[in-house]
Amino acid sequence: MDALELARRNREILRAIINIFVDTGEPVGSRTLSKHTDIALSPATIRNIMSDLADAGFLTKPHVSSGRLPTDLGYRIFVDDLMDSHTLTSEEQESMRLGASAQAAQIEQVLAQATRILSELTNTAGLVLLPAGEQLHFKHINFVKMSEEKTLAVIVSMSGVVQNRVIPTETPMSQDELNRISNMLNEEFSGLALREVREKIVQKMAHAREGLDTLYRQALELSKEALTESEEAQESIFVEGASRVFSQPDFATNAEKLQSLYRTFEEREKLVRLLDKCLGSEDITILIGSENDFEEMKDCSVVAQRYYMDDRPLGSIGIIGPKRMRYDRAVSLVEWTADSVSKFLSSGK
Amino acid sequence: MDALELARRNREILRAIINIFVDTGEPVGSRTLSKHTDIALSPATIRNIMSDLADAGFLTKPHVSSGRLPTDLGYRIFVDDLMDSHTLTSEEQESMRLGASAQAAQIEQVLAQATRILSELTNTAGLVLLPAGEQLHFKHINFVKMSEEKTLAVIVSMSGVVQNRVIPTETPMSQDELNRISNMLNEEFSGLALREVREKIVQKMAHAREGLDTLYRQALELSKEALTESEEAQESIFVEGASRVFSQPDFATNAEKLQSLYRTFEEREKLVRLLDKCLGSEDITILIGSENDFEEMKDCSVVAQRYYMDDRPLGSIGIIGPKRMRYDRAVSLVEWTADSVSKFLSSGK
DNA sequence: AATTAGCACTCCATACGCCGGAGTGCCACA
DNA sequence: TGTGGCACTCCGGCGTATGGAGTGCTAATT
Repeated sequence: MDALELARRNREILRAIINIFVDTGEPVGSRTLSKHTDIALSPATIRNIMSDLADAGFLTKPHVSSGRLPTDLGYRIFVDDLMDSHTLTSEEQESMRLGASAQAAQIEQVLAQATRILSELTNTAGLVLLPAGEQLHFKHINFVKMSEEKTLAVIVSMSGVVQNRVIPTETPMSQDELNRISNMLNEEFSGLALREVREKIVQKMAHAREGLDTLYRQALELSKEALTESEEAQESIFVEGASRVFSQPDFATNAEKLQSLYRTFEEREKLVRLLDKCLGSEDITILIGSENDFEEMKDCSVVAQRYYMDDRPLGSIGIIGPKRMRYDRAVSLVEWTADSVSKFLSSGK
Repeated sequence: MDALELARRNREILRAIINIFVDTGEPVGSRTLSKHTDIALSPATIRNIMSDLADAGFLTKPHVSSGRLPTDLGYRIFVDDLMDSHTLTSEEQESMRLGASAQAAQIEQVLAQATRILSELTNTAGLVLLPAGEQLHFKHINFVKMSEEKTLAVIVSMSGVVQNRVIPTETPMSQDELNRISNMLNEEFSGLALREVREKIVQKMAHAREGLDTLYRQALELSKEALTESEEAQESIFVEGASRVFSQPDFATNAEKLQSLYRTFEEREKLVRLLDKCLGSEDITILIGSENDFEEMKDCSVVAQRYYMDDRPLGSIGIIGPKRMRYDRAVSLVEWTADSVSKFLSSGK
């Protein structure tokens, strides 16, 4: 038998083992494999092959006399080379019909809804990273006088995201003056990226130290403050259905691991970092087990994808589930969701 | 021995049992009680008294030959009559110093911070119900034209809460018109409760069907839409440190109960209802075990208290923890927190 | 040379029985 | 009315036995 055929057979067996393991959660033995698949080989032969696959680092066993299960590397090979692409049923596609009820929904609500549906369909935790600082484009700013020392700035971006922050003010201004400042800024900066707006403001302040309208100077000062990224504001992420992960049999038994998993989901900071990583790539991102750098999530996998508004990437949407998951379905559903969201947000609709 | 003395002694024993049980989590036996307390009675006598207390419904035992632990009713008596009031250490008081760093913080941030600290100090889940519809007073409204069919309304309340919603518009208006509408409304309704504003608008629309400035009519129409409570917007609650509850030994063992508890914390809707109930009472509210009406939370207790801005109740803040908790500390800390928040929000600062 | 049957061995999971400890309830006695 | 004594119950930990699933290796077979 030639080497090519041999390789094909080995891959077939690896694929079968992973499929069965994902299905049952039990380590797969050679007998099971020869019975429940159409591989026409005796258990003994299969054992030899499994041994080879284990040597190559694709399989392990929990203890010496038990069946095999995939390593992270095994899953990786599977996802990259062995996996059939899953086609969604029309009901699945249908259920992702976004914002049909509330046509004039806000972007956050649309994203939250998409994430909730994604979580339901995959039975994992759904996540979405909201557009933050760098992705946002200036639409409208508005200042409200809260007291002599406090001014509230409300910034609306083109995508419909509303941010607000309080600015301490040393020279008090009337609401009327604030309104005029708002108007000024709105005319001048409409459509620019927030970062650009900030840069322009700093530029102007440096250039013309003197000889400027006082009001204009104050406008610049205020808006610089308003546009300065506050560090905490970064944590713009929604999580839906985290309990679905906790109730997976892979975790529900191990109280130890559960604990740290809750905390991770509660802090959210690491989740942000994971989704942030996915923002960097155009393709769908799959992180299997220890491929994400967080020890407490080494039994979880992440599948996430960017979403767009008019070809501009805004954020990413995806899932976190147990490592033992239906990757084919997950990939299809995440792609479909990101697609649906992007279409909804883009001008076509 | 007279009946009074007898009653006193029984109460003393009930108190001791609860204190020990809260401490150890183990059912308390008669020997433990006669040894580790200054009650000068033999175990046999104590057994008789315990039996009486059990008959009265204050104690139970998990199985026939085990020590006793308090029922919900037992805890209730304890909280109402037997509990010493706990005095906070000065460090505890100190740690609730709010917004020291960011003087110009937003109300949400202050509440979130207070809740986080409360959660840390009590080692339970901290909750805060944010000011919603009925509690809010009109400060400022602003309309932003998002597209021909969509207008974004941003409403700022006196307390600094910012709400925004998207309104579908049939007759398109320019941003300039929208600005004029904003100005109109801001002058006319400043300081009124949102509910009052809504009522006045409806009134005006009914009164003067004809003969009004078109712009003014549109203003009324828009703002009516903007002020109409959207049902989902109710879910204004922050939860901090829910994982602390899950890791309590009372739950960590029982995977069954944990599941439904996660889900409850994730849905939040029931938590809102609990805190909402606390809004109705001026005093601190304590709900022990099944006293809250949710089956899945029958092993949890709620301690919550209203907070105020200038003597006007805005929302409530509190904790959810295991039924077996230090109620004296919880009460003191929740009261102290609600107080601190109220002081911070009120004009005195 | 590749495949297969057979066999010894390993390890897990479950069940079973045993036993000590903690605690109760009750009775008789002070 | 309070207390000591005693029989009884139940939990939980521990060691042992046992069957089942699965492996690895060797020798036989194709």
